[in-house]
Amino acid sequence: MSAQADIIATESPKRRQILDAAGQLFLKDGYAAVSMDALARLAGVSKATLYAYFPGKDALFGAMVAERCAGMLAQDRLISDHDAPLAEAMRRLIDFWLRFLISPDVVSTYRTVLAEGARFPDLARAFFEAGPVMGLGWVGEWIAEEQRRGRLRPDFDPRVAAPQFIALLRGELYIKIALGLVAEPSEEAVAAEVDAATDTLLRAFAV
Amino acid sequence: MSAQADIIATESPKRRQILDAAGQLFLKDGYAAVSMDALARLAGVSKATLYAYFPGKDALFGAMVAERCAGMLAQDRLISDHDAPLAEAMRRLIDFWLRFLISPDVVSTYRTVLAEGARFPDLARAFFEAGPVMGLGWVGEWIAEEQRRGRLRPDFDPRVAAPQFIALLRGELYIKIALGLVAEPSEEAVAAEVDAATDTLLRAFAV
DNA sequence: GTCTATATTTAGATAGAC
DNA sequence: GTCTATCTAAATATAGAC
Repeated sequence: MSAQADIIATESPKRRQILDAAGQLFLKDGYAAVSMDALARLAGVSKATLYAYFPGKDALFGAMVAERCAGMLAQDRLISDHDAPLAEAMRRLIDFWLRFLISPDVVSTYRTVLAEGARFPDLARAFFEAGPVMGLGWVGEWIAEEQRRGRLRPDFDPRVAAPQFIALLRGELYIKIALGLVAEPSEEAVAAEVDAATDTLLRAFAV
Repeated sequence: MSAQADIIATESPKRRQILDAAGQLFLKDGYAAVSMDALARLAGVSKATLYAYFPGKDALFGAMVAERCAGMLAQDRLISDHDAPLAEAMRRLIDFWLRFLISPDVVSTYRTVLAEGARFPDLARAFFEAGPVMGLGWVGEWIAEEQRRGRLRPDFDPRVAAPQFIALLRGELYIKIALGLVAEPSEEAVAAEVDAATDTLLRAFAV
């Protein structure tokens, strides 16, 4: 991971352009469907320059995804809101995570890693650690804190409940968005999903 | 859909071989990474024969996925078990759906459709109708029946709860499998996931 | 209907000038 | 470091013999 960080830290304008182009194209069309020509064109550099920065297509794809993973790790704007009433605090937590999960960048990254995970196992692992594991840890901490405050039932393991919190968000709306059937969901649809999930979680986990 | 059914119904040995090969390769490697040469080789036919049955790669891919969708529709071994005690009946329902969702074929199909959904929108729509919509309908009926029997709370809409039932199964285990980090989960892991989901659902929805 | 052999395009990757 | 021009391999698709 430190090696990846080093790679990411090594910045230069051309490198930035290339990685941005890679993000746009790979996340939209998938790995195999994107040509190095198209990447060079969108990045505004020649193919030779592209190969000067990255040994090949694999490495460029890997660097792009690694950067997205690091970006997720940096998303530490953790909802650690415990002052509002439980229902409201939980609603905010759910709202934050649903909007995060359905944001175009996150959906695209998830879709791409899922599609190429079999051929890039290291990448799938890195994504898993930087995304789900990290997010579930945060939610688990939030739950544990609420248990300590006596607002959530004490008789369950936060590490079991956290995945359920997040999983509940992957309902019909999420699948539609992931499949590309819905480009941008209406505010009402998102709010309805948040409300439904919050209600169910409160009934299942509140004291 | 009737047109698709006709296409699928038109059977012949070579056609079967080709579709089987397409299933194996496309679901494993994705659309773009599979060559018509590889397909012809695995199917045991020449490339010309392949093009005699399908106008091109797109059509072959579409036919393969359409067939999988039809297969999901045929999976009507619906759990309509309401005689056992509620906890046990629900456990069986959850168990059936989790094992279905993490079965290799279903995971591969989901992954592939997700990856290519942007470039094959009709396909994504067909998958959505044949898979999620159909499954959620069945679960919704099960819930409604339990409400009528007075074993589940009457104060929620089955169409809202059904996606939550299924969503709860998409926890950490599911993501690991989808990403290819776990090939075959242990029986204990599956059972633990089923138990956890059942407990939560009972607390949230049982009277 | 099915095959072998091939046409044509495009992919990833590089050589050499500046 | 960066570009233009090019190499080589592999892709989709097809022609023509049987």
